[in-house]
Amino acid sequence: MDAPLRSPWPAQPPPAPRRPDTSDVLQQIMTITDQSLDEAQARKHALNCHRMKPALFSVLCEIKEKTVVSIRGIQEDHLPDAQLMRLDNMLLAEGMSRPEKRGRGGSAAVASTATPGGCPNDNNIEHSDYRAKLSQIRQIYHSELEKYEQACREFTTHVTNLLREQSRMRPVSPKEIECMVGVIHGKFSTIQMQLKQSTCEALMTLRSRFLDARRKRRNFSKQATEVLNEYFYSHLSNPYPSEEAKEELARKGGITVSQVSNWFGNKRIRYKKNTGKFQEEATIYTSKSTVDATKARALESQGSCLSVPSPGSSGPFPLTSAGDTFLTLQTLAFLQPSPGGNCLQSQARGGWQGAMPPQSTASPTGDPSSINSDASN
DNA sequence: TCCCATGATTCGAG
DNA sequence: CTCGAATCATGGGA
Repeated sequence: MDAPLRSPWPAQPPPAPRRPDTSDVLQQIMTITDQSLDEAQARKHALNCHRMKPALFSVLCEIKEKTVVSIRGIQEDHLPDAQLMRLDNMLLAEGMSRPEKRGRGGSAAVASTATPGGCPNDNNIEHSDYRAKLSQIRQIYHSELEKYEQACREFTTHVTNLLREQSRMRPVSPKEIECMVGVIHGKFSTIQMQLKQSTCEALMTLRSRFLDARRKRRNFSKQATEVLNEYFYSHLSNPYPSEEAKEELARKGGITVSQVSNWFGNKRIRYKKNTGKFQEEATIYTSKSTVDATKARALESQGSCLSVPSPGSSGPFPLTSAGDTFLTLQTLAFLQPSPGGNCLQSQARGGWQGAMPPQSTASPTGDPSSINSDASN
């Protein structure tokens, strides 16, 4: 077994200050890759048995220690990652943090948005479509994440084993292994960040598409417009539907409460700006509502005062043109049944139009009597 | 293609 | 929070 050690490689000039034995060992290490496996095994064994091996090993250990320390020093400062935190926060907000749990962004946030038109079914379709896509993204994200994590685990185990194996031949301290594991995790977390980033991008795209669709205005259905207009013109003295009234109108028109609010906001301002333009419309609805109100009053028996957009008549609106009863808006306002007498305090027209803050006056908002706020006590 | 109607959004005030 | 007001953006008719 001495043979390989005794036959040095002539091409390599021995370093002057070193002892020849050390030089030999080093040379052998350097050329170990040039040999066949069997040869290398034999040489490995020879090296292990060499009398200089422990000394050389300890020197290498010392050098290694210094190297590792410097490597660690370099690695320390790549830690806090604001971007990763942002991505994580966004994924968390979008309900991506857990595999298949209905996240906040998936249902709740979407459900609270207004519908894109007077068709509630469209709304449901869009929501389910959105949820399906969200779920798809979540699924892909988690499956990829799992893959990366598994790969990371496997690779880490592999490298750790390799290093442990090598530690028998060269100095590999636990610290170094730990450091290497850290490097591997760092690399994989970079990949994970890319995954998170693309997931976020996908979410943004989905979201913007959905919001674009939502923003796409669709006119309300005829029924919705009628319901709203009837209420508006029959409550012209105080066109501020209470929360209950809004809900009722929303239900009847097949739209959301926020759409009702939007509609009334728009209507009030536009009516005020150009009352003349709405005269014809007002006439139509007031005559209509007068008939309805009369009917309703005739029919009402229990305390619930059925005002014009009678909540009881959930069916199609009786298109009683009833002749073009030419009622002015003032007459209409005074026609509103108001036993309590407190619903006309806004003096028909001009009341709410005169910059009257609705909350502070007879706004039905505070009136618990729901949709018939004008008519009930 | 233009123009008006209209639903939605934004912003500041209260 | 709701409101008025201004504005945006789209639908739909001429």
